[in-house]
Amino acid sequence: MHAATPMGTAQRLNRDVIPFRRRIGDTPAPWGGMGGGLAERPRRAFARDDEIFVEGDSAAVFYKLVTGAVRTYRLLNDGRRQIDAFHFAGDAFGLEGGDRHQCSAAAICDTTVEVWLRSELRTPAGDTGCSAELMTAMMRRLEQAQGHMVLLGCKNAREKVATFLLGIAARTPGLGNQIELPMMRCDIADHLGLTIETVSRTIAELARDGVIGRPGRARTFALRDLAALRHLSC
Amino acid sequence: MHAATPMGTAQRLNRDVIPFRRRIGDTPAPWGGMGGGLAERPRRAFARDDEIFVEGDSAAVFYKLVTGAVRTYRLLNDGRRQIDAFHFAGDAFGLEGGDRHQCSAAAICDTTVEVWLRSELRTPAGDTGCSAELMTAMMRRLEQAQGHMVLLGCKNAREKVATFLLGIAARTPGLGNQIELPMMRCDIADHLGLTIETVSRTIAELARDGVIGRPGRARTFALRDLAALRHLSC
DNA sequence: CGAAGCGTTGAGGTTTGTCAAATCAGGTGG
DNA sequence: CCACCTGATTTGACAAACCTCAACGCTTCG
Repeated sequence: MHAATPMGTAQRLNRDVIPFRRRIGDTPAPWGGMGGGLAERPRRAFARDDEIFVEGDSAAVFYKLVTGAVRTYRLLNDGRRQIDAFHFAGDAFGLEGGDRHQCSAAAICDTTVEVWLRSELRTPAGDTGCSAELMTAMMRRLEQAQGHMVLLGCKNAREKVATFLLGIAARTPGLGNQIELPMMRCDIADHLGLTIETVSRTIAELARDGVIGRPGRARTFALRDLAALRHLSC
Repeated sequence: MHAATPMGTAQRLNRDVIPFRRRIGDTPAPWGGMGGGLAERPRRAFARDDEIFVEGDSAAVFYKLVTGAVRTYRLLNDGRRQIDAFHFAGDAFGLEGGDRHQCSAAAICDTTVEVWLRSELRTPAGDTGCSAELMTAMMRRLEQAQGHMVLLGCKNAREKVATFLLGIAARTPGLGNQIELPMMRCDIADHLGLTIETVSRTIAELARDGVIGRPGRARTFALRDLAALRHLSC
């Protein structure tokens, strides 16, 4: 990206823009007559690249990821995209303070989510406050957002990628120090404010330096030198 | 910034690092025996570059800006800085979900703040929830943070500066389309993920193109071509 | 007046982006 | 099972944006 010096120049994107919004279900169907049981939640399944919600949609429900992975992102008019976060099993996403979603969400791979009603989180004592869970979720997002602003504003490509890999390692299972990324290079690029080529080259560079290992597959990494990675991630 | 290819290289910063943390008052004194009057709040004054709080400080109180301007920011170990937001008269800042500040705050110029106790915002009904005010404040910050991530990750220098100027114009009084910035170039640079030189050059470029005017002082701008600015800011 | 701090400008270098092509992996059909 | 096709990833050559270093001008203040 970053090409528009004269005022209306096309920007190169890290991905092809999908011509139409692909939606699986517009509003999740209310699950008839369930007796408020806390254990059993309705679930929905999404295929890769399915949109779960888009900016401006009602935020009456939110989601808890059961299996798979999700990206949440915002778009500029010309298609440039900033992925603000990736979500993995156990993470809640789409929980908003207001009644509309501030960003869009899409499945990165085949994904199952649990559907929650935001109204269930409301504190029963009057309508003036909000639940502790909602507050905690907002806090976590804000903290994450602040960290990501530091990454985007201060770090170079090597530091960005190192930070990213450590972040993923901390949040996904993986055997030993091995991690398996569900997302493509263009998702990583749009998350880190880089291009796919720079992501690819930086990964190659880290591997060349022995900081990470690459056992075959493009999306599998072994974090070889954790100290170096931590140092890079500041 | 962006120089460290070998693993431990110095980074050039947009400012001199202040040798010691300058603090005016460590913990604001509890204002003795005030009868919970809502109209009269205790105030504190800060001089330029005074730190109001730092990352990790107790967040038992927060602030409402009366006059002046404040920056909130996070630092990396080597001194690189990301200013996540500027605050102006009327803005609340330092309001955290948790009990510790996630970032630091400093006065940009002579500044007066109103001191609020966060506990006053607690919803009376039990301790499980939180007040609507707190929630609203968190939401606003999150929304702002998301917008800023788009700026940092997707926009080029020209777009960043245009977005910045429009944002300031929308949030400060200013006569007509004229704005008066309280902050130095290095604050702007650390907010936009640029260097001071690039900020300076980009401003000069916008002025050369007639998009903005510069009536004398370095921190005064006339927003001449709002359409162009809006277009640039996407 | 001299010093210091802020802002601007210029020259040149580095990082990252762009474009293009090659390679690789996975899926499909024969 | 293999050939083929498609999409993802990697790599190379080159260009552009932005950064770095350095010098200079302006303003303020002692």
